[in-house]
Amino acid sequence: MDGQEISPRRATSADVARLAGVSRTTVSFVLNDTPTQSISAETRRRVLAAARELSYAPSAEARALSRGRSTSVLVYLPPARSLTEEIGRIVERLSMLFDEAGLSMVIHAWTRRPAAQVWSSVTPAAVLAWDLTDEDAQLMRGNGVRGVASWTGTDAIGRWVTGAREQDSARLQVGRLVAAGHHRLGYAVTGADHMHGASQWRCEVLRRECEQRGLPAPGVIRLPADPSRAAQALEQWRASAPGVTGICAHDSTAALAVLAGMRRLGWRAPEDLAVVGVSDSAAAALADPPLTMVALDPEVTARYIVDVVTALVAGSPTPPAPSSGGAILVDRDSV
Amino acid sequence: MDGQEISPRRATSADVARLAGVSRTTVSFVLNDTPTQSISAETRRRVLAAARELSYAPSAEARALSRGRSTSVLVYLPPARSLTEEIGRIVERLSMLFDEAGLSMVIHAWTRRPAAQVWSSVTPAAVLAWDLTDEDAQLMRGNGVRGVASWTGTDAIGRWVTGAREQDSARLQVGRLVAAGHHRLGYAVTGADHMHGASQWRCEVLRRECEQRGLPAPGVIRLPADPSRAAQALEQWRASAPGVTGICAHDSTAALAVLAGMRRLGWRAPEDLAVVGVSDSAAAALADPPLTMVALDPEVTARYIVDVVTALVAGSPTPPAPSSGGAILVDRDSV
DNA sequence: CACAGACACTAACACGCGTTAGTACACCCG
DNA sequence: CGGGTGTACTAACGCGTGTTAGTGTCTGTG
Repeated sequence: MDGQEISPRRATSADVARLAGVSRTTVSFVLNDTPTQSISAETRRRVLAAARELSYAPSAEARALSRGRSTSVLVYLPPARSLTEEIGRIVERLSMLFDEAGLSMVIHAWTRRPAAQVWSSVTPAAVLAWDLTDEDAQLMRGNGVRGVASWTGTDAIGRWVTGAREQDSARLQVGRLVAAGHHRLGYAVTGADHMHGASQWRCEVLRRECEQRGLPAPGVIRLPADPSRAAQALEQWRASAPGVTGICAHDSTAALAVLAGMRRLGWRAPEDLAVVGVSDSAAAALADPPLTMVALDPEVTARYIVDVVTALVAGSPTPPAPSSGGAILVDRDSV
Repeated sequence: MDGQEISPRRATSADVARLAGVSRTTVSFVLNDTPTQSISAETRRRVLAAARELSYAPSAEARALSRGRSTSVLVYLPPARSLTEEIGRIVERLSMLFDEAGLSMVIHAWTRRPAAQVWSSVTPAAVLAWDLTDEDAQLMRGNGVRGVASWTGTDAIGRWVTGAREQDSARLQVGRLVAAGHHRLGYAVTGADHMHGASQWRCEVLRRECEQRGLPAPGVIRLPADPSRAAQALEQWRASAPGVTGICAHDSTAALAVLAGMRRLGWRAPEDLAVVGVSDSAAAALADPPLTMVALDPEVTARYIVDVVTALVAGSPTPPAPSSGGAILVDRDSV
């Protein structure tokens, strides 16, 4: 299949019209079911037959051009470190929901600098980013991008994600640990994410949750994703924060790092230190001990994001945020 | 930032022309550096200034329409189960490389049925899929899609992936196990992937690799991604295939499942059973014991894919496949 | 029989761009 | 002064759609 034969240029609506013996306008009316126009049954049949015969599909570009607005949504992929299994599932769900909404999802890796370059060469109807400065957002809006939203921003989606969604996770994490008798908590993150975007928010929300329950603010433990170095970091931290018995891990990897470090030190979970992570994964279920995790429903998140974006594109008011963040506690053995 | 003000419709090349006091044609010549046309320094300056002033960006749709070919590449996401950390990195790299090649990557989840629907509503220049039947491929080509390639197909990319790339992994996996004194091997997969696409190929390539070294063909172990059920499967399999001491795991999750099952049975790695996985991940490094893995370089893969696709789109002959699959053995403690 | 109105269809424009053919002007050579 | 050669620019077309305004025919009504 290497020598792909030169494809006869794809069929256009004019080809369909010619084959069906009608005008191009009629073809358009039939295929779009234009309600203001009536078409005889016979003509409709002929047009549909011709379209099928030529396996005609309208050109997305021409359609976008004609209707005046693009149908593509540019989604900036979060930085590699944050590309978790959960995000993968959200992305997958997004692609299907956007498709149902008649939008196509263009994905691009987030590169700090030439961001403007990308969104301007794709001319999307909306942009969904992980992290976005207000200047960037303003610039995009000024250039015809109707919907601009970000995960950690101050727009509708950002507020919900960093609000209800994070709050749900924090409540479940802290609640589970407290129920097991842990009153001094810590917050674990891996790598360079420390104090960046999502991590920053999570930490803040956890602090508030603890405060509300009359617990001391959780200290931050930054762990390398390597067993022996994780052990080292864990030991150092233990010395500086005695009495902490429960850990809220930022994600699956952070939870695994805590477990790996503990193993090296001869500590046992949950006896010596209890762990609850966020964003469930296959690896978490297979850990030793199997990790108790807060699972975030990709469906709820994807649904809300698509609803907001389509509303922005259509110019209608943004829908109310779901009251729940779609978080569920998956109880296993690490607490 | 909710009340997004109505954006003044985005600037067109006509706006730039008006502001610069020249014709639209001249604007196009300046901005595209058309080599057949000479432009006075003064005019060029004025046009560039006007473009900058209006922060003009050409419409991707109009450009594609005018130049006759689309610039979007439709990438079908592999089914959720195969969405590994490694694939994530490849996707990330793809987006950057395609961008450099002037193509934009549209991502869509692979849904068995309405596949045709998607690629026809996006009208991409090329389609890259995980798995693709020859009929689907033929249909797309007949409809103006110039490049059609798939991961497990019989096209250039497919041959390389299922050839050199899989072969490299198999050689490293088997080689490492043999070096440690293991001569009877098994192949572990999780979930429903059993005997589908990539897994099927991997198994076949492993069989050939073993044959070449005079070893018996590896038996297949299918594991659930759950510790106790994995243990059960492992025990049953052990009874039916005694003497096997080395396991080639399909991916990170399969390797973790083997480890989890062994732990439940009180077996130790690598003493009772040695494990080598493919597609390294953070979780593999944090496992107990840390997993020896074959890491596949996303750069090599992404680079070749982009080279092939751009060649197909341009109509030039496809470049030769890289001799190496970009696989490296990451030695840890599970062998 | 004339006229209104529904019906079925089409001509023609707009969308924003790339590009070909062509125009106006200045210059040099015979 | 006529004709050629550049140089710097523009008018106009085509890409494939969606859509508005219009045209012709058939039917029913006063």
